[in-house]
Amino acid sequence: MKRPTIHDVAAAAGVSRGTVSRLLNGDKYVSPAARAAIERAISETGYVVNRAARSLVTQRTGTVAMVMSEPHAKFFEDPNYSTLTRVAVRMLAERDMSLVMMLAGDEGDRERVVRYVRGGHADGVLLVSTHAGDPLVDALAAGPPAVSCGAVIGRETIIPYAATDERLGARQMAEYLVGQGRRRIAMITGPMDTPGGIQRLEGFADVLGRKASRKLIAHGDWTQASGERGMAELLARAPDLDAVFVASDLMAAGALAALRAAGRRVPDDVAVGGFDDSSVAVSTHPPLTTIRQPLAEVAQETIRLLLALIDGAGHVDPVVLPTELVIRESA
Amino acid sequence: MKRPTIHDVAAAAGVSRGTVSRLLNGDKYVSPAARAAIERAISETGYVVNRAARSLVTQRTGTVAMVMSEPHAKFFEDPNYSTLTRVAVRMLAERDMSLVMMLAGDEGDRERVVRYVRGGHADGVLLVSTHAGDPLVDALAAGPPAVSCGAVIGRETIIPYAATDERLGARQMAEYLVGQGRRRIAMITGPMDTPGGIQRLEGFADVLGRKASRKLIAHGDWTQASGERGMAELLARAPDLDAVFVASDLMAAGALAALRAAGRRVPDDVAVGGFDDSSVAVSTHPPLTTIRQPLAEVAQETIRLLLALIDGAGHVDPVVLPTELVIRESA
DNA sequence: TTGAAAGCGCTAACAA
DNA sequence: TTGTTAGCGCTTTCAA
Repeated sequence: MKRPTIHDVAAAAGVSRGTVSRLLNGDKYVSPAARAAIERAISETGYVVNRAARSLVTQRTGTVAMVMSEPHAKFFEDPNYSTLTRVAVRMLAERDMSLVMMLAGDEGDRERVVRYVRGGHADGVLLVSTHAGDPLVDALAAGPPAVSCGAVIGRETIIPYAATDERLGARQMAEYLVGQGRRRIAMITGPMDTPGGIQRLEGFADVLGRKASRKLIAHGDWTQASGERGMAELLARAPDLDAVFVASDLMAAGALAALRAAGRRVPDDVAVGGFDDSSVAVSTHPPLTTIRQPLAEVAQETIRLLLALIDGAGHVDPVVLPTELVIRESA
Repeated sequence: MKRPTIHDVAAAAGVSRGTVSRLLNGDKYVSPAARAAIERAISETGYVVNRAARSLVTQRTGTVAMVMSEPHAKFFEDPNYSTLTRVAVRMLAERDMSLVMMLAGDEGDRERVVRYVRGGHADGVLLVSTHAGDPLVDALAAGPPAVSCGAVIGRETIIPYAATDERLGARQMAEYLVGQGRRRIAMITGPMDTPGGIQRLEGFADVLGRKASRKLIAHGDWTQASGERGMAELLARAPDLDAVFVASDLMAAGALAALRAAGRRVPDDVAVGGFDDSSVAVSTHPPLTTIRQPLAEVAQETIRLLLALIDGAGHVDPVVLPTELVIRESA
């Protein structure tokens, strides 16, 4: 048996298709009697609206495209993705909208995304971990509203976003380390083309001032191996360091291994501070003192911005949420 | 300016809409001349097919719904999700199909999924980490094809799936521990309503036989905390144990902490084997000897099964792929 | 090999 | 407050 259409519902309720449509779309001009009859007819027939048909006439799709860049190895771990996905799906579902996933890895992917979005298949775009200078951003400019979870470097004024106050988080950690009496504080940063890479270093420098010398800074790529390498490098350059702020927990786990290999005790000889408060933070030995980000709130705000734009808001302001220091044993 | 339609392309190419449509759909009856003219017209106008319109007539949506249950805390970590998502998006994109994400957490979610799918909005359903006895499975039975990434307990013959050979993996670990000369081998399992929980225990029991006494088995819920608790419990019940197989790396990290607290050296006093080969496995101290699952292949096979079914295959066989022992330092 | 034309199911403008 | 009706853009017979 075929799926019932609005026509079947109208027939069963003894009204016209137009009236059923009005009810479906929350129009106020529907009499109580008609309403009751239609609602009964809907549940009797098991009617479900055909989105394709609706979309054909409304020019809306009820769809948001989540576009994931896939940079660094971080992707595989990143709780951002799962949290954001869940929050997005949930919030969209409340409005009967759906989330479609797209990858923007290579040129082919990107072209597909542009075709899809410009082809009118999405009412909005949700960017995630977009690279600085990603051509996709400008290619998308002419289409439906787009927002980013986390700022898009260099496009902060063009793409609205919600994000963690990374710089604040880095400051919190740096201040904590200083407060613990540490004198020679080093840092291992993330990639310098990501907000986390840049801003966590900025926050660190805010606090350390000129003590944050080049000698005490190493760069990683979010992987554990890079944390290990970075730490070894720092140890070679500044053997007298007594603390290190590592821009991610995973890299911090690598740093811990390098310190252990060098025979340094943590936190006695060297204090180690992480960032993210990920699952890794509690599985290392010792567990990491780190910075927690309000991931769920950031996700929520991101979607809120996008929905506002889809609803016609001409402009929305970025949202930046505070981080929190989590003290464990490594510092 | 409005988006060009098939009509504009037809006009620009000097043919009828029907001919353009035939070309678009790979019909063979299109003359080379017409083909060339149409292709030029398409690129000149920047035409993109309107899926809603197409879908209205074909009754196909070009969409697969990925339905995620969200059980245990494991979700947040699970590399399954990210790998599966990427693979699915990529494979579907090749056929110009898209992946929409749905949550099946509570009753409301589930109802929404059923409405969506039975409402004809998806050509196929991809189930992930579905609970044993989840009513969703039967509710979906009447709709479009569904497959699962990982077996659905109790519905193995109804929902085709691709999965890791969990039982084999557990056997590999158990055999390795025995081969290392361990005599009193304990196990911390996952939840006993998940394939990983059940089958990893079965594999363990396959090898240990009656040595796998109840006394040596503790149950966890995939969280690190549960691994720690489980280990403490085992240590209390069987202080003489000299090895433990923990059903996930994250739980194994917890077990490591409990062993450390109890003053046991790893692997000297107690060998620890994990499962998953996740990022946690290399961040613990010592790094975990564990079991690697071919996640990408499993994902790929899952999608292959689904596509076959969507293409009309009446029946497909489940696919089970082998695991691999990864030796590090914990055992 | 091609064109013409009939819908697919729905919304929204208009008339009643 | 309701019914009628004209499309939305596409595929797919059917005839030519």
